[in-house]
Amino acid sequence: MGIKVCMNSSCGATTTHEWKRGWPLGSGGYADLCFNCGSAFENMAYCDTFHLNESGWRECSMCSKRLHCGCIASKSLLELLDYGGVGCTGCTKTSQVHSKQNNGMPNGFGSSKINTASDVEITAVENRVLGNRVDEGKLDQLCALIEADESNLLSQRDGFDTNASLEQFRQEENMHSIVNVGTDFLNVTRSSIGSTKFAKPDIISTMLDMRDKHGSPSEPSLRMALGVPAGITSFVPPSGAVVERLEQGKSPSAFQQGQRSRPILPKPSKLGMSTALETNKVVPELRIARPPAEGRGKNQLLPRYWPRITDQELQQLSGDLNSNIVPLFEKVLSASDAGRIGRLVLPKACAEAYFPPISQSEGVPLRIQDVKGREWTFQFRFWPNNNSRMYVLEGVTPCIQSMQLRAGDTITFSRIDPGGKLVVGYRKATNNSLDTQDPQTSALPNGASPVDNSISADGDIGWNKSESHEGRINGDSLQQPVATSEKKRTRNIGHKSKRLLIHSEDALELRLTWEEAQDLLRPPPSVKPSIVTIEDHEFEEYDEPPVFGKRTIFTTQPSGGQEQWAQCDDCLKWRKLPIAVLLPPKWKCSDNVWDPTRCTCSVLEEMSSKDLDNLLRATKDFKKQRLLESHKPIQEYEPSGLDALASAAILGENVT
DNA sequence: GTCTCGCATGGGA
DNA sequence: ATCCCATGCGAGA
Repeated sequence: MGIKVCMNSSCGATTTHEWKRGWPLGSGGYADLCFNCGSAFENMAYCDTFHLNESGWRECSMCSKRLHCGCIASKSLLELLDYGGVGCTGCTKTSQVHSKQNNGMPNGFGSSKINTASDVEITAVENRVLGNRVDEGKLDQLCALIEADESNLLSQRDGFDTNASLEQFRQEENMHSIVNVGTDFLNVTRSSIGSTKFAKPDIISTMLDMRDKHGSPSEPSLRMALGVPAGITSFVPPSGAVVERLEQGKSPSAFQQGQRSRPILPKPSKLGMSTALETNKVVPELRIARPPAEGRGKNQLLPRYWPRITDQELQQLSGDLNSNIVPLFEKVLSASDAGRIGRLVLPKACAEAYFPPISQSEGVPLRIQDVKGREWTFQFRFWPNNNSRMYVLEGVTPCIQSMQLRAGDTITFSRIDPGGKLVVGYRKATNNSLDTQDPQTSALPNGASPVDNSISADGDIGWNKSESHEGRINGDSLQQPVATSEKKRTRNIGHKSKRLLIHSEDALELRLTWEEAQDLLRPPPSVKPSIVTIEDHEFEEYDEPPVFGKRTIFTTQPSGGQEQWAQCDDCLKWRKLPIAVLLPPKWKCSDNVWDPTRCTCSVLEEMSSKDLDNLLRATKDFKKQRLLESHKPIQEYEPSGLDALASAAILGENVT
């Protein structure tokens, strides 16, 4: 071992009077830290001290403590929550205890039967969220996440087929087979691989140790895609990994937490929360995008090509081949790739990093062999394209057809150890949004309607996936249709028309955005609503369209007077506003014309941090209470009345 | 007319 | 602005 260097990149000290042990390294052992850095780490203040200016800070969904996500130094201090967002270990442990006590089902997903459509709504929600009894731990998470629960619409909830979604969870949707790629350039890739922790055999071995006990060799289970033991409601991904959708997710910002807005548009009863739950329930199924093994090229591979093989799949592959598998990259097959032309466009960076170097456009043949002994030959070549190259694998049609792959499925490239062979595998999409867009190919073998959307186990929101099980597994019914309809497909799904499509995932994204937007809607100023009653719910009806406004919190003083609080976008301090004020989406202290003494960010908050915490917590508690009472009909559109109830209880006691 | 090959195009990252 | 890449498309077989 050479000279010790403090592994705090901003320190780098080589001498210290006492070396301290830091975070566990992916490669084994622990980080070496000098005394100062190690002390900060011991005191759980490492990221607070050294990473303040780095990105990745979020707040615990329960206690709002700041957490540095995606940083190995803080890895042990946080956990990703089942319903999105993050929690500090203290809070998540508490919630896990509750979960285990109150709910035998991991993740709170019950398995009770759903008999009728009407049962679906309630039973599914109860099973997933509340369990048979109230699960406060879950509720803590939920309350932190479902900030806009009032803004969900019944019609939105109806967009999900709950029954199908539940069923979806029970199915093993992904198949993963493997094809060996015979290569004569292994030394190149092998010699260049290994400098990243994910490529190291010991890490692979570690992953292998995490065998999924529930998965059979022939049916790799992806249900708990990250190898999370049953009963554990949260997980921590391998360090350095990128959790898909974590950042894309709609987990609430610090600002969102504890805030409510006054609803305007008709909103559903408590059942409406199922929308948020539906969207959040994909979390336990996340695939981890692993930074691939370092290739020859210097180009950074785009994360979209990072292998997202799950630990279980990795274990499965490794077990099948009695080898370690090092994922390199993967690609979702386009219509062109899967078309009968038989050309698979390779990501340039990937081709240059992991495939043999070629100088001639004709390229080189690559022999391929799969675990069943079938051998394929691909021509790895490139086309001049502008001043660059476009790499393709030619002659992939037989292989793709034999694997029954279609556009939307994923082809993966890995390396197999020992031996260093390159490996091609695949992962079938459980849904095929391309197909659903194409009437020619959307006729399902079982006649199921493609509009029956559901959530696949790999976390994708998609459409009816029955085809992937019945249409594809049946080779007889597949081969012919693929061969005969391929041209139609490639013709019909032009990339121009494809751009017009809203993929199901995009639709979800859009809907979430819309829900968020709803929470920002405010009544049009200077317009008085007329009250209409529909099915015992009172609605405010406005002649003018709503306007966007900033989220605020409404409180009620012990005296009965109402107040409104808003947070400065710059300094994040909360300022008191008159109750009737409507703020624009962006608002700063300098805009606080109602309180000249607090119109700059430098002025302290009027509320103590303790009171503020209480207020925010009260809002969350109130939301939790609302969830508990979700079976009770609630008048939805009594502006701010509920907020006042929520905050008044706390403010009445703690804030004077 | 159909298929294959190779390059061109252009939207999007 | 540059590059990537999905797909179009024309020439030739």
